[in-house]
Amino acid sequence: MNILEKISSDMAEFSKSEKKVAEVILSNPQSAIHSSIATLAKLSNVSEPTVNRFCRRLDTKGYPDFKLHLAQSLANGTPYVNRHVDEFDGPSEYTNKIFESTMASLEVARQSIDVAMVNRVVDLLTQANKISFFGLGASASVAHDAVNKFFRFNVPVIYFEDILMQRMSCMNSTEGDVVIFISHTGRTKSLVDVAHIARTNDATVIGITSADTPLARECNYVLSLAVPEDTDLYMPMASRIAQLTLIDVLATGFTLRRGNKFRENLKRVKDTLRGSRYLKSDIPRA
Amino acid sequence: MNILEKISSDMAEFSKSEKKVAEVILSNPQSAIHSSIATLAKLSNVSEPTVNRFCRRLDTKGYPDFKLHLAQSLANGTPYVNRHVDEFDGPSEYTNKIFESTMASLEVARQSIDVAMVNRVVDLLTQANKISFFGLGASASVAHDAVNKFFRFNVPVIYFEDILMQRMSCMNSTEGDVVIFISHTGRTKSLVDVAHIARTNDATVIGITSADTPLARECNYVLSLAVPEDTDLYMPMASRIAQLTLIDVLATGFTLRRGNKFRENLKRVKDTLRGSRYLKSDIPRA
DNA sequence: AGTTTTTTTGTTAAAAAGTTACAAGAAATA
DNA sequence: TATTTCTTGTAACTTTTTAACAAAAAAACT
Repeated sequence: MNILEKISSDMAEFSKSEKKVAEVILSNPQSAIHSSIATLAKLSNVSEPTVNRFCRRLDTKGYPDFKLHLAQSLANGTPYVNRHVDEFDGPSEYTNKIFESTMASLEVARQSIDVAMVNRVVDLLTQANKISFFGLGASASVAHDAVNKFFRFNVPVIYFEDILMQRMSCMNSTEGDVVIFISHTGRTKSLVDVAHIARTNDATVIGITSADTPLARECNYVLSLAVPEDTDLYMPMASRIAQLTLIDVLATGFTLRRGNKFRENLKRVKDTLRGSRYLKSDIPRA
Repeated sequence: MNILEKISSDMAEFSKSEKKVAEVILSNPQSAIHSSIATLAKLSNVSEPTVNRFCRRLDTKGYPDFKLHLAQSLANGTPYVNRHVDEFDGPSEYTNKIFESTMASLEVARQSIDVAMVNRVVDLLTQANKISFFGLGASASVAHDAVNKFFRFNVPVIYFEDILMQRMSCMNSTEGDVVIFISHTGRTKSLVDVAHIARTNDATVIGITSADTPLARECNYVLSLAVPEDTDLYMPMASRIAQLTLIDVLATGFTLRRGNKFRENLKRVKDTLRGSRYLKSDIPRA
């Protein structure tokens, strides 16, 4: 863990004097790494050995080692810290905060992914007769995106936004079909129902959702993503970005598994699209 | 510049003994940051002052300062480097690579954003009579997502996937309407046409696209995103993630601008959704 | 409340680490 | 070869950090 975060989270365990040191460091970590133990002690109004003890409490070998850790945390800088937007933020603050917290969530998500499960799901996808993607609300656009990707692979993909159509589609599913349900909460009633239908029809049911939820329990396979909950009022919905990235991963695994000939085909699809575009050399319109 | 790179690039300027030090450090930078100047000198078969001089030559204040720089370089190491997937990657490699390169693109995108323009666009959005989001292909799902977000704000939002419907919608647009076009390439012919129609109807035309493209030229305002091009065969389409995050930013700016009363309303919408969900306390289905 | 124990903190002194000054040695130039 | 310049190491010195101990404060117990 980042040592700055550790200082914050361990604050309760510090003694009175150690807290003083912690506060001075947190208030200006950048300057701390350029101070000697003596100046830092003076700034914090404590003795030098107290600073040293403070460092040891954070599982470092001593003051110099602590500075090293601190320097590394600062090098990684802000990105990994999940800062929340507040009412008084101006455009540049909220822009940066949202980008940063999105990156932070991606990092958390990355660490939580079960690679073996990714591999298994890719397996299932390559062997599927047809693949369906279903989601509701915010997750609908994720499903939409997934279809878009897999459509290029020239495999039968199905996608409906309408819950009734989803239902009907699942009723007609059979063994060999793969149905992927996307939901951050994993608690959307109607989606859970549809998943149940798919499963009773012997389709392979895969969930991209949080672990231990009603939806997860309906699935044969679960790709769970640990993402900080979107409790924020100013909802950046980072979970959705993590889901999209996970789908990128699945799509990539898919193409890799299919091998060379398949990738040539993929390139052809891309080239076809080119015809519908203005080339860079085209004369700009007035 | 990263100090490790600097060591490599300055190698020519070092003296014989300094080169010895450089090589020892490059061969195992991680261990170097935990060594004292004495051990490093011994390892390099030079005297301690030589190591010190080596540090100064790299524009650091001395050995401890050098270690700090080194530590930071090592911390920056892998995280945000854009690594590309290749044919021989296993699941854990491609999973990590895709997440990492997505984060890297977000960082690049963040730095490229024109905050003043964000602010202006938020202004326009808050004053719009109705807001439309249009995109095609991969960008359609981004537009889809945008609608989803803005719909919750209880403002009139329009979204069509069908190009003809988009066209008709733009023909009916008037002054006071805001139309947002999303396209990474900015070169999709039919979308550029639709944008042109919107503009001739006095709608405010905003583009989320790359700078200096046909689409950008049709827009009254352009929010450009510099994202490494998705030239990859194993297309992670990072541009799309950056677009989504930018839309999060716009939505956040929107709610912030609307003030307190509006945010309460937003909370109500969220609470309403709760009724369609299984609560955590519900008994799990078999 | 008063005493004992434990924990926290500071003082002093020692050790370790890093730096400066200078001189010896090597390399380059004339 | 002599002279100059540059490189390197030795030894002394300074700074920084750590260890040991004692005083003070807080907590626990009677």
